[in-house]
Amino acid sequence: MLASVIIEYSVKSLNKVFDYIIPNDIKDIIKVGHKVIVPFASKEVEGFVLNIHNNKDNNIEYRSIIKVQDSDFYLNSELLELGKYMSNSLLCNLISCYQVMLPKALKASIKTNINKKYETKVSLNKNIDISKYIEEHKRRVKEIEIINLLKNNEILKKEIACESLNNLIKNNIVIENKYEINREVLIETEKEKNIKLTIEQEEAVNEILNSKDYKFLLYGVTGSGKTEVYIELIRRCLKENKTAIVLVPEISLTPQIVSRFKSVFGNLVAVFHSSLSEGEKYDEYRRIMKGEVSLVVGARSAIFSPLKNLGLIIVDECQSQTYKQENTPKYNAIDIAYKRCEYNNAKVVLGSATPALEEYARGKKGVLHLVELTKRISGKLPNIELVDMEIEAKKHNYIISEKLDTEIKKSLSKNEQVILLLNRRGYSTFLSCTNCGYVYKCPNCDISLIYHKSSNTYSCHYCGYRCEKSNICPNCHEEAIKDLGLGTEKLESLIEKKYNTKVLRMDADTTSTKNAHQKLIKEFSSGNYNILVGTQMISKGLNFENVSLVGIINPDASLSIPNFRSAERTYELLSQTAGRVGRFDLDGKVIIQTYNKDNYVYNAVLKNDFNTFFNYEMNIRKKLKYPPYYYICSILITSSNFNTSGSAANKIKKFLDNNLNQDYIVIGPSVSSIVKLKNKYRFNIMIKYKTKDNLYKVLNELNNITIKDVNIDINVNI
DNA sequence: AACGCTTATCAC
DNA sequence: TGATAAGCGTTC
Repeated sequence: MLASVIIEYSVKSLNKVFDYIIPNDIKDIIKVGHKVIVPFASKEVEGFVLNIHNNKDNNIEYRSIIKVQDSDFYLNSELLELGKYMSNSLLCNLISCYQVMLPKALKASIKTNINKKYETKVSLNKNIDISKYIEEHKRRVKEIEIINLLKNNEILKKEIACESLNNLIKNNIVIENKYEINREVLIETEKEKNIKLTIEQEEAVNEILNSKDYKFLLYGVTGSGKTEVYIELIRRCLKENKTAIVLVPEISLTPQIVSRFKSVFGNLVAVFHSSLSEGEKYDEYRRIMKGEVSLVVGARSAIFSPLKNLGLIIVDECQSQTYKQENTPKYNAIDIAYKRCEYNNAKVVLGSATPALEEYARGKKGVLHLVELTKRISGKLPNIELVDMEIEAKKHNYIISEKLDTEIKKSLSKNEQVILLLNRRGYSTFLSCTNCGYVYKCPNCDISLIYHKSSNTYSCHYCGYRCEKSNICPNCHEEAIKDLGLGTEKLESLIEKKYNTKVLRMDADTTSTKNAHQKLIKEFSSGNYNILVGTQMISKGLNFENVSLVGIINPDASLSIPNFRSAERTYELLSQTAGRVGRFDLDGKVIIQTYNKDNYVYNAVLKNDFNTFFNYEMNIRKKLKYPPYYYICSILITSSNFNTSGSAANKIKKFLDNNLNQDYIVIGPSVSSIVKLKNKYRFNIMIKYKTKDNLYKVLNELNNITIKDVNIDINVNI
C-alpha cells in the first residue's frame, strides 16, 4: 500500500504529492488526512496523507513513512476538499491552504514543538497487597499517612509531592497516572440578562430560519440589536444538535460580543483569541475535534474549525477587511463560509450596519437574501454635524473647531464622556527640515518616518524600522527638523492641556501588550477618563453608556487614500464611529471636521443615508468598471531592483495582452502607490473581468513563469 | 526548501 | 590551481 503525501514546504516545485510505502505496523492506523513524518531527500519532513492507493510505478524506488504523528488528529474530508478548492481558486500551493487551517501546533512542520499538557495523579497500586508493605514499614508514618489518603482517591501528584511519596512510587505501592489536560482559557463574562427579542428581531430570526435560501445579509443600523438575533439563531441551531461558527473582525476589538456568547452558551463555546498562546489554541482545537464544542467564536481563521454537523455560520461586521487574508493563501473567510455551508447544507448570515457595497448590491439583487433591522433599540439616531474646516482655519483653529470645542466643554461640564477619532497613530505624521525642506524617509521604504514621542524614536509604520530622534537634518546639517502633522499622541497631549483633563489614548501603540485592549476599555467605561482619543480601532463594537459626543478630527485623510474603496471605507468608518454615541439613554452628538464639506460621503453620513451613498457610489463603480460590476485581479511585481521590476511588469503585461481576449481589461503596469516597500520596488497590473474561465488558465500559466530576481504575486478577486 | 553536484570566477 | 561562489536539478 502506498500513501500520497503532500509535504510541508510551500514552493511551486513541490506543489504535488510524493508516494510512500505504508509499513506494516501502521497499516491499520493510517488514514487519509493524517499528519506523517517521511524521509525526503536527505531530511525528514512532515506532510499530510492525501490518498491511500495501490498504483505502484516500477520506475520509482519508494521509501517508507516513518510514523504517524498523532493518530487522533487528521484533516477531515471536508477540510481536505476545501484545501483543494482554495488552492485552485486562489492560485496557490495546496500545502499552504492546509497549513492556514490549523493552529501552529498542528501545522506540518518538523520544527514545531508544541505539546499536549499533562497532569500527573497518583493512586494506590491495586495489584499489590499493600497490607504487607504497611506491616513491614510501620515506622514510616508519613508514608502510611499517604497510603490512607489514597485509599479511595486519586490525588494530584503536585499536591502531596514529597520524598515519602517518591519512595512509595519507587516501591511500586503508589502508581502515577498521566492525564491529558486542557490549558484553561479564561474569558470574562457578564451575567446575561434575560433577553427578549423585539418584534423586528423576532421577524428577522424567523425569516432566516423559514427561508429555503442559505445566504443571508442581515442589514441592521448600528444599535439595532444584531447580536440578539445572532444569539437566537445559534440557540435554535444548537437545539437541532447542529453546530455554529461566529466570525468577528478581531477578537480584541469585540470583547463585549464574545463575552455575551460565552455567558449564554458557556462551555459549549470555544473562543479563538489572538492573545491565546499556541498551546491554548491547540487545546481549544482538540476540544472541537473531540466534539466537546458546539459554537466557535473567532477571527478569520476560525472559519476552518472542524466542527461536525455545521448548521450556521455568522459573519459579524461582514464588510471588515480583516476577513481577507493579506498573505498567501489570500482567502476571504466569507467565500470559505459559502463553501462550507454548501458542503454542510448550512446557512450563512452576514451581518452589518454598513455592508460592503458588493454585499449590499448582492442583497438587493437577491443573490444574498436581504433581512433588515431598521429600528435602533434606544430609538435614537445620533445627531451629526459637519464643520467646515476651511472657515475654521481662517480663525486659526486647525485641530479643534469652535463647534467641537463648545461641545467638548458641554459634555465635560455634565461629566459625560467624549470620543475623538483620529486615524493616524504616532506624534507627527511627517518630519521635515525647516531649513532645506528635507523630509525624513524610511531607508527601506518610500514612506515618511513618523515621530513617536513615548519612545522618542522615528519609526516606519510599514517595515518596523526605528531610529533615534535627531533634530539635525541629515541633508543640510542644521538643527531644524520639525515634526509636522497630527497623530494620536500629539492630539492626546494637546487635548490634555487644553481641557485640563485626563485623556486615554487607544491605538496600536497603547494596545500592543497582552490584554491591554480590554484594560483600556475598562478604564474608560469605569469613568476614570473623560476623553478617549483613538484610531479606527475605537470605531467598532464599543458600548459606553456615558458617551455623549464623538468628534472626528481628520476624515479627509482616509478619503484621499488611492484605492477605489476609499469612499466606502470612509463612509463605514464615520458611520460606525458615529454609532458609538446615543446607544443608551443619552442623546448623542457627532461632529465631523472636514475641508471637503460638499463631498457626497460626508453628506450621506450626515443624513445617516446609506442608500443615497450606495446609489451614488454604485454609479461611480459602474462608470469606472469596478466591483461589483467587474471583478478585479491585481498582480504585484516586486524586485530589489527598480528596473528589473519594471521590465518584468512590462513582460507580464505583454503576456496578458497576448493571451486574454477583449473581455478582459488589463490596466498598467503602474508603479505601486508605495513604490518601495521593505527594499523591494513594486509595480502593479490590474485585470478587470466578468468571468474567470479563460483568466484562470492564463494566470496558471503566468504562475509557472519564473523571471530571475522577480516575485510575481497574484491576488484574485480583491 | 534544502541538499548535493556541476560549473563559473578569481586571485595567485 | 585551488578555493569559493553561483547555478541547477532532485526529492516518492
